[in-house]
Amino acid sequence: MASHGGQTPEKNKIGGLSRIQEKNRNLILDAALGEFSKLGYSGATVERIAAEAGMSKSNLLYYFSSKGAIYTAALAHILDVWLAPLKTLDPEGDPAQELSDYIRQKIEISAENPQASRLFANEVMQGAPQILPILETDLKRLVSEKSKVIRSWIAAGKIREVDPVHLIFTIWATTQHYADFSIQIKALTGKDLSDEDFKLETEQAVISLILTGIGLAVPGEPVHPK
Amino acid sequence: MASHGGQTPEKNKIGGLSRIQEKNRNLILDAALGEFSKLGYSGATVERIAAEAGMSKSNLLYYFSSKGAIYTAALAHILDVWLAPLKTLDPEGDPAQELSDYIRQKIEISAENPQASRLFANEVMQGAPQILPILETDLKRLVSEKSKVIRSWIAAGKIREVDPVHLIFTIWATTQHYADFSIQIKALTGKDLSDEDFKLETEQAVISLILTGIGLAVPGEPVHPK
DNA sequence: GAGAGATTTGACCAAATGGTCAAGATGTAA
DNA sequence: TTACATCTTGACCATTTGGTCAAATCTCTC
Repeated sequence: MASHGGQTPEKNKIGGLSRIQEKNRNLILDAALGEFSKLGYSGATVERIAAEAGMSKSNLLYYFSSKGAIYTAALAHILDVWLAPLKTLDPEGDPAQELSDYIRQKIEISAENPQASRLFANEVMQGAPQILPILETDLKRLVSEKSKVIRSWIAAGKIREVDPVHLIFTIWATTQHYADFSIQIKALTGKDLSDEDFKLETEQAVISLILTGIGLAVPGEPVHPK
Repeated sequence: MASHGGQTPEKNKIGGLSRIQEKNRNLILDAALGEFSKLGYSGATVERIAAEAGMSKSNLLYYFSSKGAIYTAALAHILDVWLAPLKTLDPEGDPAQELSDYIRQKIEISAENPQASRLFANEVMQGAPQILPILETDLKRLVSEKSKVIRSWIAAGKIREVDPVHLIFTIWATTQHYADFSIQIKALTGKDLSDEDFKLETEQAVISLILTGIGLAVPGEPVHPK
């Protein structure tokens, strides 16, 4: 079926791809992430993505059959990274620690991959034409599962009685906001998550607000301000 | 300069516009809001906007000189509505009441104008090419002012010591999230803000989390769950 | 109801863009 | 080195799309 660079196949391969294919696919996906996140699906052009990836448009279309295929691949490429942190919420752990870690992770990842964040946001805002099935199955299952964890903490009297799903939404909303709206953040504060100090300050503020919101004391903060 | 429907001007006018102009401009702006919010700036086409507004493309371009002009106008059209609620935060009022009202208002407006919410989000995510100046001046001033209000509540010992700006960001993030990511919300919960019950539940959840987060008791909820 | 300006539209155009194709360049197993 | 598959590209094409224009059609004032 697919041999490479000579007669007999079975060499120079990484998961069925030649070195050249591996390299170029990655170049393309990186470039695509940048362009799609900057301008949205329609705003991005195949030519610019190709240029950004350092190759001709024709060559890019040799690796991906269409613009849509690039988009789908770029989205799939980031999706795991994007949804993974929630999986680490450990029912056995200390709620304050677990949730702090989760929020910190989300902010950290948002800060490192603002483009991925925007690509994801864009996709969802347009009705998630590509990933709706994933949201309805994998993500839904994951959220169900983690809601149960949170509910167990409530039942154990470890945190205040809150709706787990809304809690998760709030965490997502807040962390995404700092990445997706970074221009607005910067216009208003002069800084954004790329500033290390501001990132830490943001983590602290969000963690403090949410932990307090669910009835937990925040380490290093007075319990009663009054 | 601009007279209409006859020789002498000075009649049939609303703010310098004839009835027909007034009507058509509104039709166009409504249609534009729908299209731009659905597909982003590049994804929307002048022809579809015109069709949606019930007129020919040529006629639309008689009212707005270019696609960009429509976009700018649509954005300006929603901006006031979008940023207005914050203005109502009253320093004299009760913090719990003021913030509850603000959050409720934001969610209400998001539920009623999800398109406007997405248009705004889209614009900001792409770097706010049109409205950055407004963010840097008007919005910045407004946020400064309201931060002062929040700080005065802190100084008076009425709420916990939190960073006012991060508090505002959190409220924006959360309320916008439910509108902009409604597809995801629906995929995970089966409902969205267009469902009246879910909207009330969301308002309650967000208000509860945030008020508690800043050290306020929420009306109708036990103070100590343990 | 006549005249003048306002409104509306279809025909048309140039640029941008996604995608095809055949030909040439390159890499690799033998 | 050779033979063959892979890789790369420029030329090319059809479609879409933002925008122009001149010719109608309408509306309003007098």
